[in-house]
Amino acid sequence: MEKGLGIQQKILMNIELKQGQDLANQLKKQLYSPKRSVETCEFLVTRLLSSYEKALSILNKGGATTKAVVGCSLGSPGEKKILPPPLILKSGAFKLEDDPCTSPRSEKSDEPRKNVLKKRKTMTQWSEQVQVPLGTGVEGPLGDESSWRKYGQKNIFGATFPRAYYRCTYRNSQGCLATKQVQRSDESLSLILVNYKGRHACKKGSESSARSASCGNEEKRHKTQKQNGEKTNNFRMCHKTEELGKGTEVERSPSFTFPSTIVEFVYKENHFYSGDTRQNSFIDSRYLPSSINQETSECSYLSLSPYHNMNNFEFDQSLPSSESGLTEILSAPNSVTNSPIGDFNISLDPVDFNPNNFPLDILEFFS
DNA sequence: GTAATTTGACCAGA
DNA sequence: TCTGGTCAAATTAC
Repeated sequence: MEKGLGIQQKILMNIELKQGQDLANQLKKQLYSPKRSVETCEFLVTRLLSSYEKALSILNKGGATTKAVVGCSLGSPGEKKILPPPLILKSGAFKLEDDPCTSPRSEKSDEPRKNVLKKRKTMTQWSEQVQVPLGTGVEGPLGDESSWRKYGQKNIFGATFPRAYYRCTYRNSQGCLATKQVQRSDESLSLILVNYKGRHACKKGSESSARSASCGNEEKRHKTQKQNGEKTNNFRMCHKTEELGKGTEVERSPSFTFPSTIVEFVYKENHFYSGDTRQNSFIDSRYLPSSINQETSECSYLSLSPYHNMNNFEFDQSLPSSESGLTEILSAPNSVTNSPIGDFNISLDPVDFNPNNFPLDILEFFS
């Protein structure tokens, strides 16, 4: 069933199906409750149907959606591709890695642009995909420590939301041609899809640290948030792959922020711990979606919609151990939790998605 | 003043 | 011809 579905689709499917299950359970409770109300039952049924419709939609679109929306390398571990790092030219063109001295095309070069675009189109892509929840500062670097500069935005045919194009801030100064595309998912409005292309060649971008790196934009953004009286919250789950293959390089640790206090989960040695090291709350790896493992190179974020329970995910009992000893980080907003982190049982009141409920920055971003 | 973002236009590929 | 990706001038923010 899941053949052809990318990790993103799996996650979305898990979310929707589990939510459907949850809603069904709630409905069941309602039915046997002396205080049941027709309105509540109707609401639950509506939500239930909606969830399954979404799940079916995702299923029907299958891998094609993955490819179309988030790129080719987002697939399940079994279908991952080993892709070479992109050749990053200052000009924006990609070139062979064994030709590092190729002179970059100047912005106003006479070199036919079509040649550049041709190379870019035909080159093997290396990419990462990230999913992030709504309520985050998507317009920024999305929390990864790299500095991103937006260079374009397009309305994508068939997609509700526009796609924003970012490239490394140090593109000109250091010839870093890492880019990323950010787009809100049509399938689940709580998701924002981020597709990374190209490896950072800049110093800033390559100096990744899972713990806390920050660069200009990030700092600036946090500063702004602080000025606005906001607190910062992170939810991030990063899983690496061999495809990047470069071990530590995976630790790009993209993240994102949204208003709230920080609750961070750190993945170490098969277990997730609350990022609050004082408590060091343990989170069993079973509570991770099966699609999140270390055999894929994508650095993916689980997303939580305002009405998604963390336990909505279908968890796998056999999350591979971290041989690299790398720390992967999963953080979640405690603003949407009202139950202990340790058992990962975050219950949320079901709330229909309402764009008006989302933080201003998100709405502005997609406006 | 500098850097980042927005947005319409251009181009290549399908 | 349509669509996605990028450019670059204009605009905005710092």
